[in-house]
Amino acid sequence: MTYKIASWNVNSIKARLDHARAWLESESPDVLFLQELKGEICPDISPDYTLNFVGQKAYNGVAILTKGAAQMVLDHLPEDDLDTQARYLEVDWRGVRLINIYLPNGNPIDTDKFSYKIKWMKRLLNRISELRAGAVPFLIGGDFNVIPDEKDCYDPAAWAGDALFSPEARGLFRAMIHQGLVDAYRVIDHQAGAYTFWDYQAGAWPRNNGIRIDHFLLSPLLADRLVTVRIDKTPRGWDQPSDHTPIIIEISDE
DNA sequence: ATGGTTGGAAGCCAA
Repeated sequence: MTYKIASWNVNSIKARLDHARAWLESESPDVLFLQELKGEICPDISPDYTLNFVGQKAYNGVAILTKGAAQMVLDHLPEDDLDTQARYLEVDWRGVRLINIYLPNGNPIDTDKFSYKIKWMKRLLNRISELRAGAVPFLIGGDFNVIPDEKDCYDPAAWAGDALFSPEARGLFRAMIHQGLVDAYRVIDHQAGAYTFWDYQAGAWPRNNGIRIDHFLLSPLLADRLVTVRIDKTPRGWDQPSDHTPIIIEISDE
């Protein structure tokens, strides 16, 4: 038996409610992470799932849908009590710590948005360090807003100077790997040209001008249990789609 | 292509 765990930035759950429901119906994952809810409340998406979420007006917002109960652990990233952006959710589910993130975009690079991104990533690293010191297997999934490598974007030169491809953000992503976490997609599939996001503008989708910024990072115990990983490009081709598409992993249930 | 598109808000901002 395996657990199927998916992540999808829906760019407004209100605008994408039908898509979310249709995709849940067809894929029936055990867990679904959603990002960019863009509202204070999250509508009831499916009676088959337990819903945990943290939201705010207009921006951000993350949800974790689970088959069966999940226990809320944290609804914000520790260290900054003044940070009110809804970007982090941590729950326990069937012996696994599930962490859903919507990591700050950070553009433009010469503003406080970028420094906020970098500080947020350092706080996440500290949280990873705490979790690594513990015994609970954990995974971090979501929209990282980081292009890890040149092969994760269609044209590296076009992304030079962008916060998603900045040396600082890529370095901090590597620091997570150095803490022992495994980029699930790179374990199974080493091909270039596999993306999770295509801009709405300039025909990025039909030209496949995408980037891989939605990830699952697995703690060592979970990395050993990884069975498959794939990106489902189908929903990006639907009418009035999100600019992101789901990434799905399967892990053995022990 | 110093453009282009989308969503939520409110008469622009974030992505």
